[in-house]
Amino acid sequence: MDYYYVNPINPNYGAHHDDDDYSAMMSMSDFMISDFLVADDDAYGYGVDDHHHNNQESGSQSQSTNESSEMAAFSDVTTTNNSGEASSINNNIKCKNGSKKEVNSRVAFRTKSELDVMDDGYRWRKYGKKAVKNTPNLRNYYKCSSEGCGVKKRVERDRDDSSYVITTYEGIHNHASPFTY
DNA sequence: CGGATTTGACCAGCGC
DNA sequence: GCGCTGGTCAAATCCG
Repeated sequence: MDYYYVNPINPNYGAHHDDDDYSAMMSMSDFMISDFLVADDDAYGYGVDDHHHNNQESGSQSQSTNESSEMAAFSDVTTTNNSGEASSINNNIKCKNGSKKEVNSRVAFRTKSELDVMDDGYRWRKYGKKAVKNTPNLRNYYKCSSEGCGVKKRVERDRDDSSYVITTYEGIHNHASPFTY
């Protein structure tokens, strides 16, 4: 599965839509998003060989860290737009509509970091770990530890560049971040 | 002692 | 139907 580079500009950076975890994520993370990556609905398709990382660490580095992140946004939603930017971004790109099961919203990004876990402002409880095929690395499963909030995320290292961490968020927080910026 | 993590078992979906 | 694979559960364990 290929990633599609997209305009790195996020017009709504830091905006606070209530039910939009996309913007929530943007606002809670310090680092700059340097590149978006958009995959169509097979989020796990990078078993297919490809050159999915042209690591152009474009000049926009974070001010405090040297992390660079790429963002893959894939909302499997067909028509159920889950509000706002994420879906609109997808509309701009390739959006293989339909067919797959509908997931509320799924956003992934790839971050150059030595830490497996990054503090994104929410509290996560780890509930599983799995070795996935075609990857020497393990995938970790986290759930938002807030009651009634079923947001999940997975964290795994890039298959062939283990200095990158791929974080996939799934779902929408029904509460504010414990830390409000 | 309470909450988080670990880890193997279990389950569901899919392809053959 | 079976086996493979990814995702989740939950009991045991860890750790503050």
